[in-house]
Amino acid sequence: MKALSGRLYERDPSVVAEKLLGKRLIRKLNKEILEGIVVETEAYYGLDDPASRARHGLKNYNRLMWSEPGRAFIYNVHNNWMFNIIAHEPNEVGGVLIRAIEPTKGIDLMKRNRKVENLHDLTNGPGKLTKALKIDKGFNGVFVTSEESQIFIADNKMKIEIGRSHRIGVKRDLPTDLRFFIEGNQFVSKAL
DNA sequence: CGCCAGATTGACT
DNA sequence: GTCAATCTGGCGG
Repeated sequence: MKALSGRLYERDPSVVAEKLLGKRLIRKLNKEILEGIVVETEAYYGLDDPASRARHGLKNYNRLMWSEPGRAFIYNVHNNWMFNIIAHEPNEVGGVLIRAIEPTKGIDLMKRNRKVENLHDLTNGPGKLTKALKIDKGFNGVFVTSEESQIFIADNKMKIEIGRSHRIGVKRDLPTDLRFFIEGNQFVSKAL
């Protein structure tokens, strides 16, 4: 298992959001491995994106949106941690929100972390998966391109069909479809 | 400093 | 379907 390099994230957020589908998200927790397949993502941009954390310009709390592609950007919404990976072309701003994963390893521990038994309810939402994988603000800024980070993305040979839709839960969305998911997968947050 | 909104979730009128 | 919990940061709504 090898973390994918930062080059993957040096592209437009939409391209990265699509490329992350089917990849493995790996979380080392003490001696245990928690792992899942990325099945749903959303792309966020900079000042021109009314739903982006970067929309108000560079602030201390959102400065990671301007930083090196491949870093984690984590922040809180309604008491839930959102896990994003910074992704943009040089001198641009943007990131990708991981909205859902399909659990593959460490499922019992995920169930304990979430305090739920139902497999399909374990990681089918952005706040759910961070709780299952014990990801919080402490990981803000780490590089998911390094296995040392204890959170990283690895490749996966998988044939998938990709679906698109508007972003979920945002007040003001852009006219483009910026949510990507694996068609037919049972672990996406919402069937539309 | 107080109030409000938000890339959500879970419980329930 | 409706709605409140509860954290973080913006802004003076």
